[in-house]
Amino acid sequence: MVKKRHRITIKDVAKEAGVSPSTVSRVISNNPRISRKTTEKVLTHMTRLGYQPNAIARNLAKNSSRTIGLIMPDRPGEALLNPFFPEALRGIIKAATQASYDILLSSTPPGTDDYNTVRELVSTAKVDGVLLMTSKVENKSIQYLREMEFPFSVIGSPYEESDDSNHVDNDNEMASYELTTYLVKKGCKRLALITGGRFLTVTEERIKGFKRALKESGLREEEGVIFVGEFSEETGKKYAREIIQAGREFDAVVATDDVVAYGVVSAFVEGGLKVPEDIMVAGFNNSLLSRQCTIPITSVEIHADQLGAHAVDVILENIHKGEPQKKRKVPHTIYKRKSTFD
Amino acid sequence: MVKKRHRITIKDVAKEAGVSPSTVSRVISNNPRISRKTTEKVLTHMTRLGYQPNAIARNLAKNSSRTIGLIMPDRPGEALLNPFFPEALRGIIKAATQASYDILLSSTPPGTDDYNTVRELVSTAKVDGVLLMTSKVENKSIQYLREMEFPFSVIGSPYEESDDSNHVDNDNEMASYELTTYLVKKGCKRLALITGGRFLTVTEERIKGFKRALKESGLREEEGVIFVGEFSEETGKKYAREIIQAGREFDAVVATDDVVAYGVVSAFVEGGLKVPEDIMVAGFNNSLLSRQCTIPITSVEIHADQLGAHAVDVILENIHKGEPQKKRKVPHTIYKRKSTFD
DNA sequence: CTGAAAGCGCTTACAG
DNA sequence: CTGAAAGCGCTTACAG
Repeated sequence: MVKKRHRITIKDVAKEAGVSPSTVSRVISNNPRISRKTTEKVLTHMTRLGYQPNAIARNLAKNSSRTIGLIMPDRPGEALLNPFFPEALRGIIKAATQASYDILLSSTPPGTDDYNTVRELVSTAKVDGVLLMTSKVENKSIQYLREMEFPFSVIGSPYEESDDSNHVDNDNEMASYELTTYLVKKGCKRLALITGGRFLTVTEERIKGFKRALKESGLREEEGVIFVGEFSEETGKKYAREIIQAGREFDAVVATDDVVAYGVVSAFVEGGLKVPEDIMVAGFNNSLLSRQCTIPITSVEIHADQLGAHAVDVILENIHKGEPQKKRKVPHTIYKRKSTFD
Repeated sequence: MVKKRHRITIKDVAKEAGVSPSTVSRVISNNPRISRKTTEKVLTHMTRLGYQPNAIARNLAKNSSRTIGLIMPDRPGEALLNPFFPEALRGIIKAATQASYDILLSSTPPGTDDYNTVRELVSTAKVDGVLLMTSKVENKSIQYLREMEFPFSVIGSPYEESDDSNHVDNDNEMASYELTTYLVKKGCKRLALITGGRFLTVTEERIKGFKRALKESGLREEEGVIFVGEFSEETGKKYAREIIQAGREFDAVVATDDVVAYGVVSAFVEGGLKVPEDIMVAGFNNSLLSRQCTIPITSVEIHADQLGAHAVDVILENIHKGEPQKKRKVPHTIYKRKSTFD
C-alpha cells in the first residue's frame, strides 16, 4: 500500500503544456532545438506541477545509472581507528555530488570476497563505475574490472610491478623521505623506522624514502634501522623497549602510523626517556590521537578527502574517455608537533 | 567507446531456453506456478549465459528501487571526532544488505538544507525510504516525509512534545541514571554533570537521569550541579578549573562526551588532583580517546552499529506496513575504567 | 503451467 | 522546431 498518490509524469506535463512528451523530455535535457517560447511554457507547467523526472526510467532509457558503486573496506573495525575512512568518504561524496553522480554503498560481508559484490554491481547495471576503498592485496576485483573494461578506481597502490592505472595514492616514498630529512636536519643521526608488513606496498615505499633521505643527508646506511611490525600500539611499545634495552643510541623514531608512534612515546616515557629531548618521534596519518595525546606527535597528513575526490575523478574520466587513467598522486602535509621539537 | 559488449537480457535467456520472457521472469522471481522442469531448464541457461537481471529495468517495472537513501550529517568534521559515524554506517549497511536493499549515500552541501536533498531523492523515485543521520533540530525534512507518507527513520530523538515515531535512539535518561547511580555507589556524594547545549534533547534527558539518580540515592538536589557547555575539550578544562578554584568539593564529574571528560581529567591532573583518587570522571560514547588516554576513562557505549541497524529496520517496517513505526530504544553499556576505580 | 500483450516513465533516431 | 513511434529490460494481469 503506502501512498498511491499519482506520481506526476512527463505525460502529465505534456498534456498540461499542450505539447508532446518528446518535447518535454527535450526541455528537461536542455535540448537547444526547442524554441524559447515552448521551453518557457513547459518549464512553467513543470514547476507548477512540481514535476521531477523519474530517475529510474531515465536511467533505463539512457542505459546509465549515473551512480558510482563504493566498495568499503572489508574489515570495518579498522576504519574506526583512524579518520581516514570518513574523511575519504567526505571527499568522495563531494566530488560525486558535484558531477551529479550518486554513490551506492556496498560492503563485503566479512569473509566474503569483494569480487562477488563487484560482479553483482556491474552485471546488474546498478552502477557506471566502481570505487574500491579496500586494500585487499590479491585483487580479483581489479582484474575482473579490467577484463570487463568497466570504469573503476582504487585508493591505494597496487603490488609492485603490476599495472597501477586507475589507482590513487599519496607519494609515500616522498612523504617518508621528507619526514626523515626533516629529522636529520633537526640533528638526528641515528634513526629507526617502524613499518607495517613487508607485503604492503606502502611499507616498501616508506622504506625507500627513509633510505634515500639518509643517503642524501650524508648518513651511512647503518644509521637507519628498520623494524617490521603491525599497525598497533603494542608494536610501538615493543620496539621502543627494545631500543631502550639494547642501549642503542637512537635519537629518532619514525612510525608508520600514529598509533604505533603513540606506543613508542608511551614506552619511552615509561622507560625514563624524554620526548623530544632525548629522542624524537614521528608518525603518519595525523590522527586525533597524534593531536590530542599528552605529547602531541608530529605526523604526516595524507589528505584522505583528496584521495577520495581524486578516486571519483578517475572513475569519471574513465567513463568519459573509455580508457584506464594514469595513477594519481595526492600531496601530503607534515604537521610538526612537540614530539620533534627540541 | 567503452564496452558495447552485448549485455545479455531476459530475451536471450528465453530464446536459448525455448520459452517466453515471461516464463524466465517468473523463474527469476521464484514464481511457484512454473513447473520444476521448466524452472531447471531456464536456470541452466541463465547460469550458462551468466545472466543477471538488469536492476534498473526491474525497478522501473516494479516501481520500487529497493534502495534506502542515507542522509549524512551536514557537519562532516563532527563525524571525525568519534567513532559514531562509521560504526553506525556499518550497522546500516549490514541490515540493508541482509534485506537486499541498497544504500544511496547523500550529503547535504554545507549551508544547504537537508530538505532539498530529501525532496530530490523522494521525487525522483531513487529511493524507497530515507534514513536521516543528521541531528538538525528544526527539521523540515521530517515534516516533509511525514506529509508525503514516505517511509523514513531518524537516528536520534525529536524535540520534546513532538512526534517521536520512526526515531531510533538510546535511552539517554536511563544511561545517565545508571552512570550516576554507579558513581554514588562508589561513594561519591557531590557530583557535577557537564552537558551540551540545553536545546538538545539528549541534554535534557541526561539531566533528568542525573537528577533522578541523585534523588533515588537519597542525595539532596544541591549535591548535583549542572554545567552547560559544548562537546569540546575546552569545555571540560574550563569547568574542571572552575571546580578546582571554587574549592567546591566535588568527588565526581560526568561529562556528556569523552572529549569533554578528557579535558576534565587533563585539567584536574594539571591542577594537582588525582583521578580517580581525589575525583572520579566519566564520559559518554566510549571513544578511542576514552580507551587510549593516559588515565582511561569510564564511558557509556551507545552501540552506534545497533542504532544504524534499527534505523534500517524501522524503514523496512514502515515500507511494508505502510505506516510510521514506534520509536525504538537501543540499549547502552557502561565500560568501567581507571577514571572511576578507587 | 505458459505466452502475448501492455505497461513502468523516460529518450531518441526518424520524419517532417 | 516538434511529434509519433520504437525502444530501454523487465513485470504482471489476462487469457488459455
